[in-house]
Amino acid sequence: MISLYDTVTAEVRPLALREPGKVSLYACGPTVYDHPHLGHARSALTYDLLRRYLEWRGLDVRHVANITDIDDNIINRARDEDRTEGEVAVEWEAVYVDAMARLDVLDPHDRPRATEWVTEMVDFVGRIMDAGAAYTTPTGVYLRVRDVDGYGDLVHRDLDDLRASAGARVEVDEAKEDPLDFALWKAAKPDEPSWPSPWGPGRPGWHIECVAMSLGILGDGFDIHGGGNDLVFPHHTNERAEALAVGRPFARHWVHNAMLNIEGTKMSKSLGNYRTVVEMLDEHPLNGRAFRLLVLQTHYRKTMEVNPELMASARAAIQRLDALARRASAAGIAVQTGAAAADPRADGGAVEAFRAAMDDDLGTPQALAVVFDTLHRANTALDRGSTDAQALAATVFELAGALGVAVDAGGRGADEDGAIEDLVARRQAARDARDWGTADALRDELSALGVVVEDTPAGPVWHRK
RNA sequence: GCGCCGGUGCCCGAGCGGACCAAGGGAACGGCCUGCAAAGCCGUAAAGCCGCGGGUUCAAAUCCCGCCCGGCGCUCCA
Repeated sequence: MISLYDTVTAEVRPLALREPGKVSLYACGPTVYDHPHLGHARSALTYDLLRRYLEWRGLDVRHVANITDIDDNIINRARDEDRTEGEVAVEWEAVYVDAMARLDVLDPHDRPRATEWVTEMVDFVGRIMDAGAAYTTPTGVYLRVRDVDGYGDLVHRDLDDLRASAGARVEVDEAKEDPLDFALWKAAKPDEPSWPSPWGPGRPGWHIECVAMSLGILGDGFDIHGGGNDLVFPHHTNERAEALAVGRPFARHWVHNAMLNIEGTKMSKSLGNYRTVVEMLDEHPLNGRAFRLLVLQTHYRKTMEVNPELMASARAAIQRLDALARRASAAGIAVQTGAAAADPRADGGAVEAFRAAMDDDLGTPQALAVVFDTLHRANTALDRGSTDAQALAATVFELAGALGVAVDAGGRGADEDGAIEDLVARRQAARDARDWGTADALRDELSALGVVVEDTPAGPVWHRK
């Protein structure tokens, strides 16, 4: 049985699916107007992991991740660069999608764009108006928060409490009936993109796109809604209120991942202390996998720290995985990662421990401990020439694959590989002739090319540093 | 101010009432293996006891109370 922490009930509880065997997952995607940073990557990785694990457990998952391609930030950026909002959004969406691919984040089944759902949003706002839970002002259409029962359930605060701190950071709009009321539809301002509506031209308000798209694609009472915990209020709280205002059951389960800190404080656009995903990825070929490992090493609900030292240690761990893959394949054991179906050769005890850890609110740190523990056992078995080696190594690859961590048995195929193979062969010939001087010189040559040679009982194997 | 989440070894990070397991990763040190390496294996480094002070209990890193410190949220930030 799979359990997950639910923000509404504030406890880890069994995942109660709308339909047995099927999971509908809506994860909040980015607003595309700039480079995605490491925090976006953590978030995407969290839901990619959830999706992969549910699938590994045999569930049929429908994963939706939106792209918000119209909002203040995009408008501002377009204005600054003297081009259209659409151009800005298209550019940054492409950067985002590409960066996620490099992180081995699986493409969601649907990646809806807000601007393609405006009709549905207008329709939704209309229904909220019909229900009497919204009103218009000169600046737009507002949801009357006190008409929504349990408005603050996600943040665990009641209306008075929320009101007391409303305006703590931003001044309130006098035209609203209540400071907590929020915009469903924003009346058009000059020079801003707008769409027609019964309340005049304007654009979508508080993430009404997420409601329209999640309910539109996944249907009422879909299973899981996820996002960064900075979205709990007001973003998700308002989204939820929009659905509740018209009596439509919303997400059954709310999952929120914690933030990512750099030097102890939240990495964010506004603080300017962020590092972009592309930058991190370009720094080292192993970084994509290393960052995923780093994310997995911290539980998703705990703030994680990132710095160069931690990236280096994660890379070292990835290299241990790859080293096992090289040893295994040199020993004639097939390396298959990311196998969807359980590998029949896998070690039962380890798989069971892994599953128990993951079933309990995605216990990736412990799950990873199982993987590395098994890796150690596999190496020992390999040293002893034990027949257990095959099962243990297969288990490591299978479980790493379930977490989306790719394992690389070595570099073959590229153009210059022929030359490398040649050097490796010449070195081996020199070794056979006990000409250590020549052998070492050749090894230095390879090293200069960024290639490491390892001598195994089955002959030399090499890989890139 | 209000709400939420944390404070565990050199670093990261599990554990959330009971077994000598305070996991796992990284770093360090010694040894084995190796022509030498790399990879791997074996072992070690006193975690003076898990932020501080009380309490509950036969038993607490794990529960309760207070305090200190850090992080996040309180209108458009994953």
